Amino acid sequence: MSPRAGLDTETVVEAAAEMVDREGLAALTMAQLAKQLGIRTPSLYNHVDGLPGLHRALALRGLRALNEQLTRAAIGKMGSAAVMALADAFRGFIKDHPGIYAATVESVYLLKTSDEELHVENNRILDIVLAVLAPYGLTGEDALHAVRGLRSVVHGFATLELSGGFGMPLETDESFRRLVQMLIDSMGRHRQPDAA
Amino acid sequence: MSPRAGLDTETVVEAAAEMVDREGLAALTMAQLAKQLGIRTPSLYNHVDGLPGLHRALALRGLRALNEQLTRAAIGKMGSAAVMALADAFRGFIKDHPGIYAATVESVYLLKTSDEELHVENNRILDIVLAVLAPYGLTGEDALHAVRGLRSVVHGFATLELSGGFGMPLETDESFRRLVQMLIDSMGRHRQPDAA
DNA sequence: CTTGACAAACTAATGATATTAGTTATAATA
DNA sequence: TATTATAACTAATATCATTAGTTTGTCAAG
Repeated sequence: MSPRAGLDTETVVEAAAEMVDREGLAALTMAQLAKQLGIRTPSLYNHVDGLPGLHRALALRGLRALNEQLTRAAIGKMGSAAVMALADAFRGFIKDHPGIYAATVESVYLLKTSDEELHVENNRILDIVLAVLAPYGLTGEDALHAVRGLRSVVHGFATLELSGGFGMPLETDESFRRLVQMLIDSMGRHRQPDAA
Repeated sequence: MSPRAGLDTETVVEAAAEMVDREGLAALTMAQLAKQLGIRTPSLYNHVDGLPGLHRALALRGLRALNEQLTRAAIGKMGSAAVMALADAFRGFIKDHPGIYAATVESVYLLKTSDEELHVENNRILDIVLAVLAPYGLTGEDALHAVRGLRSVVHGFATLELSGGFGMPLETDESFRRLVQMLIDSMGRHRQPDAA
């Protein structure tokens, strides 16, 4: 199916994924990636649509992986345990895959260009969070405000943590737990008693 | 003091600041900045220490401006009003100066290299937040966890807002207000009744 | 087994970028 | 007025992304 028994898109994106999680999204260059793969730079264009295309591919890949992680974390749990597990999984993903996560955040601007695949993955994530929050009885706008809150908390905490923004010698796990618990308590109070 | 009646560092950094807030930190190049100022690229090196030096200068400038904004917002207020005003001012700064704020976040890695000026500004911000949180009676680690929480919430919300991550047609001001209020309620409950 | 076609990988070239070294020229000062 | 400091310059190197056009290996059809 493929002459020269050479590379394919999957292999290229995989190598790029390792590179961005190791050295950051900004360190990903076509030149370095080509060197890593043992080919000349222009050959990469046979597999990916330039640097922008590579970023998009990383974002899509990241959103799919994130969906998988979040699903796995939320399954079989309910109420506060589910929310905490979801938050932990999200934070874990960001810390384990900082470059890929950065690509997913960056890719948000593509949602305005009707990129169907990206839309699907983003909506999937929204649905997971909504499902986990459902037992709290939040409906309509209340639910959406809550989703934004959770998203902001996890994104903000994890990215600051990554950048090294928490200088103080203080347990970050505990800081995070308290913050998420606060959100959980707030939701439980606003409507129904906590289901777990 | 300066031959050729030419530029000085202040003017260069000022032009860079406008550029990054208009087009993003990544769009700041020595070439474009030089063009904007009407000089050749290498001439910039007479005023700033390359692109890294420019980024650092933007970060320092940003932290100082942020300090000013936060101080102005917190002064003359107390308790929940002070916290809300602080959060609003912080979010406002990020939205008004996205490029400069990005430079301040990026600059955190320099704190490991004993950059005294950056340290001073960062500590100033920490002190402001601690002062505003003081009426809640949080002490020691409790106070630091609270600071991290507030920082995460504001940073997370504002950066997601900027990137366009809140797709839903839902009032962002209201989302933010609820999130910060939740933090305020949590602190008030944890120790003393709200002072305002 | 040969041949033709597809496509991966290549070379060559262009234009943008940052940076350094060394030169020119101007404004302040002695 | 002459000196000096230095802003701005030219020239050069190295890296980057990207496009155009060429080579060549692999697979499949004859």
